[in-house]
Amino acid sequence: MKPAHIDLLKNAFLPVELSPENHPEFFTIWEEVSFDRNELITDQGKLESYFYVVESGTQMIYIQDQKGDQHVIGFSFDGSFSGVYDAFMSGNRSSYTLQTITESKMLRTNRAHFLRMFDLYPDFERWGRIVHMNLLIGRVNREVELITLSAAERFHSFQKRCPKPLTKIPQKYIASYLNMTPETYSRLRKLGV
Amino acid sequence: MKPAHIDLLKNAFLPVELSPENHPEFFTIWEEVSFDRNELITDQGKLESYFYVVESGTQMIYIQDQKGDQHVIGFSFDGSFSGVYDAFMSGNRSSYTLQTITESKMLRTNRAHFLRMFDLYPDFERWGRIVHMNLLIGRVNREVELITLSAAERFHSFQKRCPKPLTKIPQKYIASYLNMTPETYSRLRKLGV
DNA sequence: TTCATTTCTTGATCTGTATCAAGATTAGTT
DNA sequence: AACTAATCTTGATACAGATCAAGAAATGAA
Repeated sequence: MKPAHIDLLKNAFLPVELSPENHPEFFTIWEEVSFDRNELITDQGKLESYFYVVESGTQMIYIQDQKGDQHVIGFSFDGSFSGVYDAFMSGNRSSYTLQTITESKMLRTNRAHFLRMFDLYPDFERWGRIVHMNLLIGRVNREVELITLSAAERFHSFQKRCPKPLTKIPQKYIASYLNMTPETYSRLRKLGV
Repeated sequence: MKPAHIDLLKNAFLPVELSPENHPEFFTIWEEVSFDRNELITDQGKLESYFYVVESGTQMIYIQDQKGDQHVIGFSFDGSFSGVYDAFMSGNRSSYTLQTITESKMLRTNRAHFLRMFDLYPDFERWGRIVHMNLLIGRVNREVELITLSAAERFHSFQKRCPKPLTKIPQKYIASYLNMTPETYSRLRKLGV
């Protein structure tokens, strides 16, 4: 495995310290995959076989409602996890679509490998607990923003904490993530950052 | 510890099987507490010292926005967990208020005890991972409903999966949980179940 | 039971944001 | 560079659901 990949994985799994010395098998379960821009990685209704760590590029997860409208519920980019996590863990069909926005390189592993890590390394089990907890806290924060803030307030809140990779993707995806139309997003933008 | 409490805890921590034989210390860390109806358990801005398992009664967690409006983000009742979990785990001040709706009896434990369980029992660590994952999946489902469904659709979706204890609490709290006004809830109710 | 308080209902009106439409700009491809 | 398709902007209009108001019903306390 390339040193760059080892660093990527070590950073992604912080605050738990995984190392090739103490967790040799962990570093053997990953393979590198590449995707074009706008490529579907996992489609709604399909099985999710993989869990990803993003090496480069930006991706989004969205859900399609009965009217056929798409609603972006999250992004992933350099250094973050990606995948349709609930479908990956449960083996059920995915309710969401995972799609690249830009060309992407990712490391991925499959469910059998992933589950084996929980049994093999207590450190990995602890990572699982902590990362799930942090994801949960993040999701509740977002839910509270959706409920308590107006479109303008959601816009400003996002401006403050917007990660760099998202500044150069189509605005309509960010508008969707903020639960507003591209028209509304555009009007808020004109009013000033 | 009373046999009823042992059963309550064993059930609450499923699918992981905790038992007094294999996890003796786990069953010593809980104390029973009682609350009146409409009693504040944890107030916004305060520290959350406890993690709860509900023996009887119904509780809600809500957040107060800048305008002073309250937004219910969840309920707890017989057999479920309760508490302001992120503040409990982080030691930060709570963003939420936890309040009883009806008279309640609960078992509670503190952070030092709780963290010790993670170190002492690998089973407990695994429970932590799985319960966080399930909570996360539940929160994302709710978020998707808030984003993709109309008020009427959210109303009907809730009718289908409404837990019994919630059928006899003030409707205004359910309206708030569904992100609509009591007036809207009442009108939807008239249109038919 | 009676009284006081809270909760629920119903109608009238208002408003934030969606929708529709059409031109302007930007980005991707050859 | 030129062409095509995608994205963004701007204005006009529509509507779901909020807000305001006031009476009806239910609940809890004495």
